[in-house]
Amino acid sequence: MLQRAQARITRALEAELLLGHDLALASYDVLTRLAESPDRRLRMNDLADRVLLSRSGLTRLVDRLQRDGLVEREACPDDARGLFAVLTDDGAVRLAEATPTYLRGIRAHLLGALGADELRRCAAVLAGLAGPPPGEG
Amino acid sequence: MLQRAQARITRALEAELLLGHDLALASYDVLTRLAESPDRRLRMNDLADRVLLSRSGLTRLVDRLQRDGLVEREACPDDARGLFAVLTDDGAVRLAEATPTYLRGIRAHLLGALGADELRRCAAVLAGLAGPPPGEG
DNA sequence: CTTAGAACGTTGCACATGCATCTACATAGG
DNA sequence: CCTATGTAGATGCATGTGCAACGTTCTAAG
Repeated sequence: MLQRAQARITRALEAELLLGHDLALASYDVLTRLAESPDRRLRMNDLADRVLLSRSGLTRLVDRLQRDGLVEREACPDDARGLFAVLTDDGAVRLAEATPTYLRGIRAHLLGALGADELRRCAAVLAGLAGPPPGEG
Repeated sequence: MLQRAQARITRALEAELLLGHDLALASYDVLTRLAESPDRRLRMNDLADRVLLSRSGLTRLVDRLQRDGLVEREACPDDARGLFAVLTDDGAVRLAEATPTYLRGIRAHLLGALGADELRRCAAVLAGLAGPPPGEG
């Protein structure tokens, strides 16, 4: 249930971001992680973990983002093996433009895909899995 | 938040099903939909909708499932354009074997990825989006 | 210093997927 | 009957992804 709802939402978001901002969802995710990191930069490895993408997947994705000027690679002074992925100004702008679309999409599609009722049931399921709240019972 | 948690769970589930039962998550989903349908069969088109896969994607996936003997195609008597995808006995067995893995995985990874606390917060977020329950307030 | 092993990121390959297109069949209008 | 339009699935192509393997660099042990 959660599975399918999420798949629907993901695909809708993907389409909207792509259409409106020429950004894949994975790209949006990468830009977000970079934006919220100190100096807008992250080691490729760390980024791969946060973005839930394999190393190779990230390599290619950053290739594309770099080609589009949204991200740059910088050598890591401490470790010659390492590379930083750095959010460019253009990248920050694109991200800022896309964020409202993203947030609106989450809200709209979450409600649209499930309906308030199912949403409540999902909430109940999650709450049940989590166990009773600590300050109660 | 939900996004990334779900991605993590999906990938973990995918890996476990693949390793333990040689079933991709998409395949598991297809088998499930067929199993819960009357006569264990569904038109390709209907199946594609329920499984959240494009038509072409489903064509290929059913190709693979058919190759592995888990599903068969049957002509549709009413409409010569149409095809049924039918769950075979082998398919039903594989599905039955995989289901415990799936359910255990959902529970384990949902809790593992988020922790009871975050889970409660997610539940609260969903509940908030859904609005107040009808029988209250 | 030298060597062995680990870690970081990239690349070759295989594969699943979507979009656009195609064919076959169905349905409506003449 | 014949034609036009729509629908069900399949296929060509491009793309994004992961796994395994590779080269480079770091770290530890001698």
